[in-house]
Amino acid sequence: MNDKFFKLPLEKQQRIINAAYKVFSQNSYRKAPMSEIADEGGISKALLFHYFGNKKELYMYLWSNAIEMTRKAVREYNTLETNDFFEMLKRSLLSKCALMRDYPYMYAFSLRAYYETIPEIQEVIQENYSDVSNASKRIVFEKMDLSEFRDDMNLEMMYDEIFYAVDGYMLKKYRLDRVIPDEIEREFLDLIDLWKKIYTKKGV
Amino acid sequence: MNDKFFKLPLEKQQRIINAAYKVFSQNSYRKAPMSEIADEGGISKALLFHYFGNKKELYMYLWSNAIEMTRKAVREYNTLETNDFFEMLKRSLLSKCALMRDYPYMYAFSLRAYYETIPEIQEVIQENYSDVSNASKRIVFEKMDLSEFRDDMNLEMMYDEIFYAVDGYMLKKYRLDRVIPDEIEREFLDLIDLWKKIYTKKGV
DNA sequence: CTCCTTGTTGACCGTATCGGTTAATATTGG
DNA sequence: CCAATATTAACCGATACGGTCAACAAGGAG
Repeated sequence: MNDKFFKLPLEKQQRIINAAYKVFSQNSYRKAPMSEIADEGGISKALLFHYFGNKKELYMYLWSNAIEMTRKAVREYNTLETNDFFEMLKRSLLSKCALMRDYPYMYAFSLRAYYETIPEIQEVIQENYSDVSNASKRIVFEKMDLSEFRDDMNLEMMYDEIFYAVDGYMLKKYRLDRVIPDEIEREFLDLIDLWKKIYTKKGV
Repeated sequence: MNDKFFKLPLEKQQRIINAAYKVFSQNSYRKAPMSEIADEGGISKALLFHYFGNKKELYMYLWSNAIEMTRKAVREYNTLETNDFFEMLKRSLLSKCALMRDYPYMYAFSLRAYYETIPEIQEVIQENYSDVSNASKRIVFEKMDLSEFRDDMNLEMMYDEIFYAVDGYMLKKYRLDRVIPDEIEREFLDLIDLWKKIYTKKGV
């Protein structure tokens, strides 16, 4: 990877990266064409290769950038510095939206990357998705205050159900090509209110 | 399309069709290779063309078959012959699982087909997804008995949340390549119990 | 204006893949 | 053993792909 890329105006960097996230999120690694990324990013294919060397290097950069940005966003929103489950959820989803403003297709890219099967990519993505999501589930369960929930509730099932819904919601948004962070943020907040109402004792 | 296809043993027919559903659900129409379908279906590419003429014809057959099978399953499970929302939901999901036993990738295929953007396909798929899903939502709301729900509940939001979760759940199963109807059926029933508990007055 | 550096690209290359065809080979049934 | 049918390997032309390179544009320094 060529360091000159980072000397580009930030806006141009992001335009290129987002083009790559988009194309890699809509196609499998093997079938994602570099030429399409270049076109979508508004530069020539030759220049794209000039910056990133080859396809795999570009993919690796996208992956590590996704990791780094996600970690940063989670940290900035103090996601884990509360015991209230719904507050954690809220911060987590808001951080996701913030990220979406700069990189609309990063979430879809990560989701797809986790399940990429060809060995060339799997060696880049050491972690497997189940491990990551189970790990964060465990962390949340260690932290969270259990007293606010209804007594007859299977909390692990609640957790899974909520994240199924989040994924299903995002899937719809991506499919409709309606990745509008403000709208998504608003609807996330409404969903959290709903969940708070149905899953807790007080129901407020 | 060649009628000789239907004279094949049913098992072989299904193997070929499922191979096609699988490949078309994992790739966009344009990038789904006929050769891969043939390999996955255990026949030669030439024979595949012999039966279906060309790629578009195969796709059209898959689409109309999906429509027909879905309608049949919904009918067979008397999905709309009850006023109880959760009973309707249960029948709908059970019919989905029954279908999945014969055609594991049909659901994923339909979902993808609805959002296919290239005109060659859009003319085949007249209906657009939002129309279809809104139509079935309206039908359900006309039929269902509202008295069983908590009074403080926004029912439309509940409806959306539930179907987000169903889609998110299925997405995970497909991504993990764990399309096991028995398992999915079991977990669907558990989810329905959960929803009944949290969304209704009695909560049972 | 010239010269040099830097950024950028169109055109090109070899290869792989794709949709579709065909001539030939299996297989089946009488 | 033969004829009809089922099935395929091999092929074809077109295109798409990853990657390269020589040339061009732009901008500043002298």
